[in-house]
Amino acid sequence: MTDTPATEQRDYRDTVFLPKTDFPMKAGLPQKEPLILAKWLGGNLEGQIRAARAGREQFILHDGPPYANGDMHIGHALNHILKDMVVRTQTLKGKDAPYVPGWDCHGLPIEWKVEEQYRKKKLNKDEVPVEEFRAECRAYAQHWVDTQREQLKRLGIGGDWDHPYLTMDYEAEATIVRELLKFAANDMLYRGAKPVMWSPVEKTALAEAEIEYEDIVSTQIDVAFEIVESPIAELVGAHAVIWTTTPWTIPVNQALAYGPEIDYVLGVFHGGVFLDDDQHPWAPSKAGKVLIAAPLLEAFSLRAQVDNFEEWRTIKGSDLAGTIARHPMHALGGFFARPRPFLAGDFVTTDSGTGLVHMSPDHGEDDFDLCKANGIDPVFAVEGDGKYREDWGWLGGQGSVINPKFNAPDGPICTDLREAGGLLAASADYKHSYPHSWRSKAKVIYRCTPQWFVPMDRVMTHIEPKAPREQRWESEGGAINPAEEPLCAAPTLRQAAMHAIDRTRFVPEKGRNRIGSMVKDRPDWVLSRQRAWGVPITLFVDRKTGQYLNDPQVNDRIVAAVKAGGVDAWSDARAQEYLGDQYNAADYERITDILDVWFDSGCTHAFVLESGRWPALVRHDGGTHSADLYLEGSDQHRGWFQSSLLESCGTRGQAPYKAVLTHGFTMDAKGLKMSKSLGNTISPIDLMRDYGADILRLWALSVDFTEDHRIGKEILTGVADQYRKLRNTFRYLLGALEGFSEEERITDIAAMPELERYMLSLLADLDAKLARAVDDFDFNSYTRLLSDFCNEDLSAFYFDIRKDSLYCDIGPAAPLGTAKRRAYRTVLDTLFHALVRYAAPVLVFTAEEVWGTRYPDEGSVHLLEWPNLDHLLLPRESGDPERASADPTLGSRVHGNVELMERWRKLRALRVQLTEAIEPKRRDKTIRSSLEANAVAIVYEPAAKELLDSLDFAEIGIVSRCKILLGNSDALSLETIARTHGNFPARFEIEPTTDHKCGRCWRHLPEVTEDGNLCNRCETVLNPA
RNA sequence: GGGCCGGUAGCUCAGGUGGUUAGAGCGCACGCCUGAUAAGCGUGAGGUCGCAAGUUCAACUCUUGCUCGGCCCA
Repeated sequence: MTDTPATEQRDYRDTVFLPKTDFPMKAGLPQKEPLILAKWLGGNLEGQIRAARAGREQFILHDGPPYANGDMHIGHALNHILKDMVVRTQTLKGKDAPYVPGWDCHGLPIEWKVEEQYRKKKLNKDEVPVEEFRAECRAYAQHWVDTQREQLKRLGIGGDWDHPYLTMDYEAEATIVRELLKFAANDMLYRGAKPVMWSPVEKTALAEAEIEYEDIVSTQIDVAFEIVESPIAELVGAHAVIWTTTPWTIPVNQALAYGPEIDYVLGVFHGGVFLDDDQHPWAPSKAGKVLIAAPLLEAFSLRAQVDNFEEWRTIKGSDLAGTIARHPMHALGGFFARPRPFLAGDFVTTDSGTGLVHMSPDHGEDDFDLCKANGIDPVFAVEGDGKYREDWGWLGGQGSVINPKFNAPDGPICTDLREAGGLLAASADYKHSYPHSWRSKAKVIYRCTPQWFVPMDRVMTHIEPKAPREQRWESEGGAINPAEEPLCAAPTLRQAAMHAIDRTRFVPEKGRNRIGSMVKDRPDWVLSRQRAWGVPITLFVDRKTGQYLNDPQVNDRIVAAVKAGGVDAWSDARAQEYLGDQYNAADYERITDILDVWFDSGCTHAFVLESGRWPALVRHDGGTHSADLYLEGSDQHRGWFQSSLLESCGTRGQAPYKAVLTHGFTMDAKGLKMSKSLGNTISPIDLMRDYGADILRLWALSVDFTEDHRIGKEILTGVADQYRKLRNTFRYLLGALEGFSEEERITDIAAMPELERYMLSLLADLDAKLARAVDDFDFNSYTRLLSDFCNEDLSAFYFDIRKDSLYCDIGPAAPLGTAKRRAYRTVLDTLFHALVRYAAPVLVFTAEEVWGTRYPDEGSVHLLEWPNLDHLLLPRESGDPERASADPTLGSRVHGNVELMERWRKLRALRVQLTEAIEPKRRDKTIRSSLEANAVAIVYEPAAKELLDSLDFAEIGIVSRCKILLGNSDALSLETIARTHGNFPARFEIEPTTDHKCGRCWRHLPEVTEDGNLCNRCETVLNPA
């Protein structure tokens, strides 16, 4: 049968094994993914996973609620992919890691959208019953919840999508009310007046998050305040010069601030005169005698167009204490006739202005604080719409104060000041950045209004110091904070929060500093908003005493009513119902403010983790209610991380999380932030349509998400290439494993060739590194390790070497294959099972496709657990009892044998030298395929010869033959030795083979008598002896 | 304007406590294979480590300033 004449060479193609699989090279993800998704949803995969992990160690990731407004954007996608990766890797490791998604549903942006719809319909919001208005807000939020939910499901995010949490659920609203009333009951609420960001257009206080800064041009004015009293006699009669860019605050000026460390000059302008805008000379009563900070004199002179200053003396700021000035409009009497004291302010600088700052406690934080400390209270002269009160002595009923014309050099303020002889300069040319409402784009002001606050520095008497909580991290193997401190050793909310920050794990670590510095000096928390769509501040304030009612029975009735009917339950009509028989509704003011939405989101831990409504989230390990992880963008250090921290510390004395993971922001390809105006936004919805969700996921998990990172066409092309490589690795595994049976498996690892044992060692090492990456949430390393292993260790090395065995070591005489081939396929099977699991959390759809191709009837890949590789290594290859690895940081996990890995590191270095040596021969066409090469390896150390002789190096190098010679080490140059870096120095000589080519395996071997005849191996395999 | 963070090959990333010619993968160029084939293998070219000073025998690594970008705040 083998005696086929050479003239008509037999084609042995049908006697070799070729990889065979239905798994297509081309993914077609955009079409395929929705089908896989439908299968998951139809088969209740989420329920299956919960059932499979029930009772296991829990890992609770608590979802930070995105705002229910608009389509999913790239930031949502990144955030949810990361969350999904955490949940899936923890699940893969056998933990019970449920994911309950949530949405933030109340608040101004939604309210604003609904109002916008009203305006289009020419409806006035104020004429619509508030219940009806809220119902529309609720419907609007629900619409976007449903939209985003479908978009996130399409991304392959797993979770309890049928039962998300919404902050507008009646139960959630009731929980938020109950949490608020906890603050109230514990004396952690107060009603105060403070300057808050106020929008005269929306007529409400705004949160910091609702503000954006725009460059504008303002009128800057210099105003003279005549000094009427001073310990320094020369000052009397001089004019203190103040500078401001908000002329409208002059009518509510109450004091002047100076810097104690600043040097001021007192002097007089000669020769020149002050000119008003019409270039008319202006003469202060005392002929230009002014007080001003020395470094700012020149800038002022330019503004006021004067020169020839004669300096009388320099006065240290601290000597100005006790000095009193009067308002330029003092002639109006009353408020304006009161003394304006000089107060020392450490915030006064010489960066701009005059070094003297006019103080209106109604309209500035520094102003408020300094005046308050000196017994000067705000006067509430500017009303919610930005006009002065009708009864205000100057400009009463006029405004709005944000109107540029009102503040202009020819406006009413400047005109009056000029007439009163108090205006030294005015020009509408000061460019600066100024806060605006992010909804209406209108300018906002600081305005004192009565608001509800949570005090940061009031002693909390209700929080009991508790037993220390043990906090361990798997990767660290110990307590993160070994200090045996009580949970809340701190008396104030600020201190409790700082203490909790100390005890929280931050990934990356710099987040600790970020949130810590914010909590350290943040002001009291302003809870109230004067709007409609939100959770009410359900307080009754005694009209006589100003104290809010704190009666547990009343509170219970309110909470119960909200739980039954939502926020609409808080109405005048039902006030008496809540107050019961003991109190008369007429005696109480029912507060109609609503809560800052940050308070809503700060309560999600109470609603979601403690309510019991999601049984999977209930701790069964006796731990605290705290989530294992919160995971959001780094902007949430000021947002959700902080509101949750403060809410939880104020009610429970501890953080609601054990660890906080933050990610950066996604920039465009050039590293610039995405914005509609720049037109550089990239929609994840488009990307899923064009590339597929798995590509988007691989992108998110390949970049360094802890920093800002980029996305763009070139980057996505690279990700798609990386995907294709991974996909082809699986395709090869599936094809190469075609027909693999248990009968074929080699169970005795010791009986395998060394190459197989080396590959198992590499796999064990990869496994340990991936496991550590999971513990560290280092997903960039995770995907890189996976890709590099597939490219370098498998495709370019192992698969290439064993191709010959896979194809040719099987035939009629060896139906199960040779021992080598059986060992190879056994290892391929092990690799398949490990890799498909490693890939599953990243390429959720592709991994399912891979798994289903091989095991169509064995359920989802996502039910599987982390591979157990304990059996993969020989006892002696798993090293000493501690299973030491080349990398001691990998912990106690099984990993590769150090000696085996080192042997092969050297072998692979020699293999590289061999391929390098073949290249010139290829260039000159002496050799084409490496199988045509005969190599002679000349090494210079006996150990190197021993190494190469210990196995078939020709097989490793994929050449025909390789002869090993021990060269004279004297011939080695020092340079050559230096270049080998701990590898064996070697030289390879390459000659084309003179042997004939086996017609079946294409190797050139001496026993082949003629091209096309069979080599011994092929002969043996094909023909039974 | 202030606080914090970041800027290593075309792209994505590695580069403990400063120490020999700064690495990997991908992409690219060139070549091989045609029995993983819109695949596989090999070789090669790419970096004044954002810029500028300083400390040091020695700096991608430390200090300062600048610049660009980002988040937060004003």
